Amino acid sequence: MPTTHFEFLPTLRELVRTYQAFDAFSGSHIRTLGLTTPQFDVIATLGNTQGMNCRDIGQKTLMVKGTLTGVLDRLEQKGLIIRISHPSDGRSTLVRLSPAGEELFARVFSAHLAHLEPVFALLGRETLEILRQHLEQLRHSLEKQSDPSPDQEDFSRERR
Amino acid sequence: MPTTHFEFLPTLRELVRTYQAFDAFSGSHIRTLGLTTPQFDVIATLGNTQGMNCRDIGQKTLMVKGTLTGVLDRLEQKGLIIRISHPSDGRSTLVRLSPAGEELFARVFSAHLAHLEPVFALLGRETLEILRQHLEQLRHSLEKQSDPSPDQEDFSRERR
DNA sequence: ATTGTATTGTACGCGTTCGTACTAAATACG
DNA sequence: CGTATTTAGTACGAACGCGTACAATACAAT
Repeated sequence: MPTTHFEFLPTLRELVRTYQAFDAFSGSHIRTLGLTTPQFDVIATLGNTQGMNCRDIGQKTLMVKGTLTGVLDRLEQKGLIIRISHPSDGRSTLVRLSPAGEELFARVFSAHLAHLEPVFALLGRETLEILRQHLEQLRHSLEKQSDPSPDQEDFSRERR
Repeated sequence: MPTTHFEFLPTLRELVRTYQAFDAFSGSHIRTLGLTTPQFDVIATLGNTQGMNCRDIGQKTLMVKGTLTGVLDRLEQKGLIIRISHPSDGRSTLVRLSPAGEELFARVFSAHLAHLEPVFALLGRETLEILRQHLEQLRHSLEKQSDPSPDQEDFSRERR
């Protein structure tokens, strides 16, 4: 037996550290705007739309539905979103930004992207593209060997 | 103004998705062993050592000390670790594996790495190294533009 | 020695995250 | 039509994760 040396560990560790560094960097800026990261993600997803149901929001924000319920509760409590019962499907709830939510989106969304932009600009367009491809390769390798989720969130045949 | 098009967004999104895919893959395996991911990280960190204080554990596992207290509480309750008052520093607590913790570590640690290994092996050694370098580059760019944390967790002059 | 400051760990609150179980509505199927 | 399965969303408990505040100890500087 060739005693594998687990040479992937530095890369794995770097993936975790980089993700956390991004989360801290992005999150601390978002917090100054009075939101949490998941709350911002929902606002950003609903911006410039006529609203969507929880399933679609979860797909976009990578949140499971159980998590989403709580996040939407707090956003509703802040008056930033509205929940309407779906006209044609009695199971669905249509979620959309309230006027206050629209105002917040307009004020905050591009400001946050502008805050992130210089960090990524340092890498250069080509490096970013190579990085994206390698990450995608790793993700596909992970998904290939995963048992499919019991309930939802099967992104293997996702379209976008 | 050249209207930046935020070309980094696909890479950013891929970073988040890949991290989550890894977390799901790794976490579901760890859960079958009766542990959570942070609990496994602590066990793995303490394995083959004579114990260390919370500060060092937090540094290794990338956990904030407030989080670590709760994780250690649950590991102590399971009888997997022991907290001893530090002999030379009255502020510190020395944390080490109990015999049951040692036994669990021996049984579980390499098994989990073996579970991860084939996923990363698909990428090949060179790709993994390039990926690690690009992630590190991004992380450094993020840390350069971060305000240093008020309390702890300043890894900018970290030694290991 | 006293004063001030930094470090270590805990306590606490809020928000998130996940798994599981549950209700209600829609759809498939016989 | 009537039943079975699927789908959408919620409810709930346990465990993070982070910021803040705090008590206890160590250390530095005069």
